[in-house]
Amino acid sequence: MNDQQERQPPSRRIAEELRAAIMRGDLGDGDQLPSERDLAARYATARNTAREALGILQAEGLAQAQHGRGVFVRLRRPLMRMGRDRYSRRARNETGLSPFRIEVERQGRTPHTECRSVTTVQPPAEVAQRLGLDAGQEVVRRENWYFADDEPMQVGVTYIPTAVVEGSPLASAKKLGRGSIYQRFEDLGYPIARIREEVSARMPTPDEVKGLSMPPGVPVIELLHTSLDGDGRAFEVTRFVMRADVNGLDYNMPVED
Amino acid sequence: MNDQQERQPPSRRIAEELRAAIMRGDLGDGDQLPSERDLAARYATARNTAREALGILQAEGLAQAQHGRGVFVRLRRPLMRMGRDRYSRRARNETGLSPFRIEVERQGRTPHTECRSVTTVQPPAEVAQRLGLDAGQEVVRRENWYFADDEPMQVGVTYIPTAVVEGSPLASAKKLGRGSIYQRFEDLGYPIARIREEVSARMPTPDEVKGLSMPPGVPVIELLHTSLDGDGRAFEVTRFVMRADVNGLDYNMPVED
DNA sequence: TAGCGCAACTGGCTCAAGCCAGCTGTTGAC
DNA sequence: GTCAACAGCTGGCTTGAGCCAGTTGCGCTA
Repeated sequence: MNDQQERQPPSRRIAEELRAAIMRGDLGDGDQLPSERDLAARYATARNTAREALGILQAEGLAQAQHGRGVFVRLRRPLMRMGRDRYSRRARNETGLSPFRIEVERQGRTPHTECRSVTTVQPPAEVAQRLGLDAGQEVVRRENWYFADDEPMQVGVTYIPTAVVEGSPLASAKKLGRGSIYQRFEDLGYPIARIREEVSARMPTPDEVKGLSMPPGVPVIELLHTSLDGDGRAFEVTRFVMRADVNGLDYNMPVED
Repeated sequence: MNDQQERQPPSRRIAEELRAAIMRGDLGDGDQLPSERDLAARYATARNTAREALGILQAEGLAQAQHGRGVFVRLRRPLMRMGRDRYSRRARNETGLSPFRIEVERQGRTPHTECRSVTTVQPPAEVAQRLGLDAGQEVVRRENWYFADDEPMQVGVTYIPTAVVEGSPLASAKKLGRGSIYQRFEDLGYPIARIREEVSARMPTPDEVKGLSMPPGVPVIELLHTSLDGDGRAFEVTRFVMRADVNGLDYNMPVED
């Protein structure tokens, strides 16, 4: 074991020692790590090497650098959960259909939702395919942002074929922009018979790094949600993108049918 | 826009141009990127700077370095899906309870499963909490690996309280190591009444990078699966860890109850 | 012909130095 | 008392050099 440690390149070794300190609790959430120059001196290496070590911790999501200030421990813990209500008929009758709920776990965090835009666009290929649309058919696009303490946590982009919305009370952009879109579907007499969800994770795009003001090096979870009607036809697709460090997805559903 | 590009540091600019080439399709999956020394000469920068640029692409999961060979484009697309059968009573009666299925999407990929170990251990805190166990109570631990073309794709570690297994046909390690554990529970008369799943994503630990032979910089999806009996008591917890670049989670379930 | 060994490539990692840019607390002028 | 300027910290990024360690293909030898 020790042998293995010795064999490691200095940058990895420094990173490992810092990681161990964090795991032991010697360094807690928000604590400042030694500076690059400090580490370099302490381990008798070049500043670049110390810098590399801190870079490793950042890539692991354990630390976050702030230009001009320092590098700080950043423990990932879920601040927010997005989950699914259990699909019992009772729950549906009582509360209406609300497939998603967002809970803010940390005390004092105030959640809020903001609809940034409702427009008509050509859907991305991925969405068109899931909605079974031919090329050229347009969709209504609704972009929703979820905040906790004014910190952006999640984006949801909903796509609905114009054919579904046309001539309905949902046709008004103002109406579409307000409240739970799933409740709207219920009102509209569009019962959701089945839901298909695909979850994946990836590194954020540069835009997402900016938009979610997240540290680079932390992945995002992408959830592609498709609502199907009784005939198995998809009539709505929503792509949720959320920071993987602050969110957990929480499913709790009965096995019985 | 151009202005903004000019302002970028060289490493970012090089990374951006390579990224654009990949997005345009000039560089396809598996294609070799220019070498560090080549890029450095082409952009008249230090090799370190070119190296940094390639590092950015790797962190984004767009490329993967192979020591001594080169850096190669690596487009992320799901090769494998892990999903859930629909929970209709019919499906259960016909096929037995098999909550998970793994599909290999790409032609020619041959999947196989391997049980690496069945041992008795102290459960991790996270697991003990979910199983409602007191400190000191032991669990049976079963470690399962999932491969496609002998490439490790996913690990599943199942924890079952010894009390559940004791005196049952499952007590034999050999029995526990074979086949679907969910089928075993069915046989055992342990009906799964409810399933709770928590999905999150994070950067892999160094061990996972090695074990899943994955490129650093690509996140893993972690799925914590808890089986509950009719009384809401948890009797099994499985932690799945899978490469986020090769897996999609695919849920398809009825809303009706 | 089979196989060994070497040369020429690849990335991995480090060094020591330097300049730039952001943050913060101190100091001093008004 | 206010506020602007500055010094001294922080990380961001680059340079150009060097050594090490995998990989691969070529050519020579047995």
